[in-house]
Amino acid sequence: MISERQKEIIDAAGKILTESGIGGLTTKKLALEMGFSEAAIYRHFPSKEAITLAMLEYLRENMHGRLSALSANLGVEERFKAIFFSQFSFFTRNPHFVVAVFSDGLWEESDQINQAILALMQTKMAFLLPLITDGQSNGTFKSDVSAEQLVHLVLGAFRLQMFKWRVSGFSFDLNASGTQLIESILTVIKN
Amino acid sequence: MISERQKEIIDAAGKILTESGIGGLTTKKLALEMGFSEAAIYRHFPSKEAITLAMLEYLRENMHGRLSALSANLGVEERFKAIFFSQFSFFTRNPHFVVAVFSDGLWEESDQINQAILALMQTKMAFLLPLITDGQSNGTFKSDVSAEQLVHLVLGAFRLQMFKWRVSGFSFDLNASGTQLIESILTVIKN
DNA sequence: TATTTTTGTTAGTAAACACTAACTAACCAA
DNA sequence: TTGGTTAGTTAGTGTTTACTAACAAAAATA
Repeated sequence: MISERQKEIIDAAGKILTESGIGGLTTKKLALEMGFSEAAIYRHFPSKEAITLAMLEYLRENMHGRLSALSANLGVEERFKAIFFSQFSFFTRNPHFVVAVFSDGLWEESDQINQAILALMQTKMAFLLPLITDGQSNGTFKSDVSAEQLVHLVLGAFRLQMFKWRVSGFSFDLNASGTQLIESILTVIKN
Repeated sequence: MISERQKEIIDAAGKILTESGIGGLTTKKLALEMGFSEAAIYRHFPSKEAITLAMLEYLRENMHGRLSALSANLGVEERFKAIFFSQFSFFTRNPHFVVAVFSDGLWEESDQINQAILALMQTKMAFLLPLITDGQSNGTFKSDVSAEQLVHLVLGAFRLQMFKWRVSGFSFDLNASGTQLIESILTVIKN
């Protein structure tokens, strides 16, 4: 488990990453954001890489927890919506973590970070793919395109939405336009 | 116009970016890749930022040229396919430019670079949006979802495809799986 | 109460960074 | 043949980077 301080540092790192990009995430800025010295950071993390890894791991666990908690008693379409509403709601409350969604740019020389990014994507896939497959079985979703391709369409649209939100400086209501996007997606993939 | 040497440097920069990420693009590596000294780079570009800008501008012009040259005599569906085949073909021949175009969110180094990235996206939009609108008018594409939302779906799927290709280490045939993706998209957005 | 652990401080480190100064050899036009 | 431009070299510059050593105060524990 991570401590309170570690969570604060992870938040600060996410904020800096989202605001200034990867080149902007330095130990100096991190210390400034935390309000204490650079050296103090190393009381809580062994390295800068460990901070990034902890951030990705935290986001994975957080998403897994949220999506696991969603009611399994609803129909396929309602569960589909619930997944994305949970995501849009989380990022509205934590815009500084948007960076994690298109964390492809974090890709560097560290294999560990690469694996953490893949684990994040796979966790989401693990919720979406069986749901789409169920929807195809019971006739809710189209079956003339494979479940994998449908997931690809949905995930791609979601990621692009998050990208646009960030580029706009979080200036529009993500919940509202996210709802519209989900409606459009459903219109297109439903039978 | 850019010189031969400038184009070589742009290619080298793209290669390093794709292999080592944004943090890996240093003047030292650039010089090593070019086979001459760091100082020589500054005979051809005033700064590292200028190299990145020139690369993005080159890619924008290249895409604009390719997509403008596509036959306007074809039907909406054929023109739609032609746009993406041109893109998949270009990146298959130039995989080292994938990162420059698709790991956008994490640059944030300068306003000029951000604007260049947005200009790239908008150039593509300028080809896709009127095409989709045409397709909706003549009944090829669905009209119960707005043209903007359809473009969003299509562009999101395309970008995610490019991301997966890079993450895989360019290990699958982009033209083949790209063709499949376009077929799936068409199945879903056609009337 | 005495001691150990925790969490912060200041003041550094070597390495890496983008970039520059001074110089040189090859080419090219007058 | 002279003189300027081009494109490369070596050897640096100051700055920033991630990270560390030595120390201090307070809190937890014995």
